[in-house]
Amino acid sequence: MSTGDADIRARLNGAGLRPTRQRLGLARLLFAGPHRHVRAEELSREAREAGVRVSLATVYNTLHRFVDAGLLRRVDVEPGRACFDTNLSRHHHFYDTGTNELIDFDAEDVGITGLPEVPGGKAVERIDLVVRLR
Amino acid sequence: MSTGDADIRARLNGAGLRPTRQRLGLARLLFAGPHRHVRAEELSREAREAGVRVSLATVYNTLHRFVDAGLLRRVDVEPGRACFDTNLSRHHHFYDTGTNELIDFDAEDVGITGLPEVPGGKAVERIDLVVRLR
DNA sequence: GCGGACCCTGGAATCGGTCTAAATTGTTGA
DNA sequence: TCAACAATTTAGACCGATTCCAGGGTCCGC
Repeated sequence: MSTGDADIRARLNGAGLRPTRQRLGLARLLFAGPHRHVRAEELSREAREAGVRVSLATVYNTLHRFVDAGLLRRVDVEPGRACFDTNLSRHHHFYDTGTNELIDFDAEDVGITGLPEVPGGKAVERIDLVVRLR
Repeated sequence: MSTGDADIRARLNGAGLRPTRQRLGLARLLFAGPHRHVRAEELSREAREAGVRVSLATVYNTLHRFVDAGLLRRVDVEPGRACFDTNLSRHHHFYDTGTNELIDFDAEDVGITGLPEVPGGKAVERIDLVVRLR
């Protein structure tokens, strides 16, 4: 599991991102341990609790950089707020409308048939499947 | 097509919503003509242009009431703003990430297989499929 | 027509997120 | 090594979308 400090540095470097104190701290929180779904405000709080001094603006900044660099994936299911997913493998989500909780499931076994032709010469970027639970 | 005035009144009544001037005006804009995707700010502008005097707060209020009453469906694909869909039939969406445009397609022909078991005794409320285009 | 419940309203407040300009820090080449 | 420059961080102002609030208006049954 690439959660070691050297691994994280390497990952940042590989993505062309300078390994600053803030990025290292946030990356540690994000990538140490199992996959997770996290929002900016929440990560900011965790950083504070972990003694990583980092402004909220930088948390947003970093999350976006990580998404651009392919280290994170953004999930939009909840209105009005973005969620970031450390799971980069092909997968979909259960979404509990009561608790706002997201649960991943592997996309490998899922088959989707009968999709209509894509309109107007566009290319499919991704297919998002959200199974809403209540 | 239920776009007549009497139809609209009946629909509001059937949903337990008082047919106020504002609701009638907004419902007319929403339900006359083909299905559409609309945001609050946009509907507010249309109302103004159509001579329907209604505050922005009421537009939001009304949209939510309509969703609760099953007259509208809310679509969450764009971060930071809600979109309301007058198409209530089973369908999914193409989402053009460039233009933010939504295009419906019928869910009847679409088959989804291999979904995992639903966690923790929850019930499936709906399955949302979003084909992201670029 | 009367009264009370339901609605509407403007304006303030909130919320998640972005922008800005100045200060700091990482990196590079002599 | 160190100066110099570019990338990054920061506090705080700002933003658009949405909700809240308290006062006044409207609809409906009687």
